[in-house]
Amino acid sequence: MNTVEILRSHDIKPTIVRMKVYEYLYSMKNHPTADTIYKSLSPEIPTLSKTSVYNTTTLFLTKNLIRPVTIEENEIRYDADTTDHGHFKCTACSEVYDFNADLSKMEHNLSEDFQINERQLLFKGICSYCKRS
Amino acid sequence: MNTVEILRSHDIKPTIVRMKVYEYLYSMKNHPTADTIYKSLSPEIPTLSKTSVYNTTTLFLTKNLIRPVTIEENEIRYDADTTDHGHFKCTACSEVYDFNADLSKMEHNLSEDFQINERQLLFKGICSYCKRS
DNA sequence: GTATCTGCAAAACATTTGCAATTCT
DNA sequence: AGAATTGCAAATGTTTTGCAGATAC
Repeated sequence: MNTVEILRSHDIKPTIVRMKVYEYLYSMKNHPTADTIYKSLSPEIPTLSKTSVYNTTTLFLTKNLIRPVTIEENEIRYDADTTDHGHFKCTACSEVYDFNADLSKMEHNLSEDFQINERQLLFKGICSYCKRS
Repeated sequence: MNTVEILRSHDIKPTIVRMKVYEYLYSMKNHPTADTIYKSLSPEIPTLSKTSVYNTTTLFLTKNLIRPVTIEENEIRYDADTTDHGHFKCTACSEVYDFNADLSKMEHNLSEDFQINERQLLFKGICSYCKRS
């Protein structure tokens, strides 16, 4: 599926801004903030504004095309990978790593009457590269 | 151990503000924001300021007496329960529930060279009480 | 031509910082 | 008195909002 089809399948009308933002999120697979997206796409789309980045990411979130990731409490990050996985943030180099984690295994201590819509697992510490140096 | 002893054992000089903040966190076992703590203790300590709440919680965090909990990305919440557990936030009633979860079980897909200092598991959805109504 | 999308400027809100006032020993 | 604690006011940084201009169908 190309970008146009992916957006359409989520009931999102494709525009150049939306396509570029989605392609950035999907190809980079980092967990950018609105500011990072804005700075990265600005050279390509000189008229882009941060408001439009927020408009776009908020739309994607409501259409369940991407997921919010909370790494630090003062900023929203976005992830185009909507499968369950954990995040590890190195507090030394600030890098965020993905790792596999089946979060459904963690549900058994929660009542079945609770309907879970979103799962986030976050570890913080020192990554192997920073530990060595 | 009483509050004075707990604070001292974490190398924190007990003051009235610190004792009241810790006792609030420990007894309520909710996951308050700085604003909630401020509003709750204000009647008791009329001269209290939000800055002092932040000073106090930041001190507690650096001394590992409490843990930061990120439920929403725009605010810091604090938890006096420093054992591993998960949080469930109901997006309907905003209530936050604790549940048991052994997060160390989630580490096996992360390289052993990564040093983990902090773990957070967060589910969001609809709690059983809101589902019924 | 009407609805949607985009983006500037200002507002909102949580948190931090600088510094002065207060308190404790 | 000297050091630590507290708290006011201002600054900072991210996200949201109001609205006007641009674009698309």
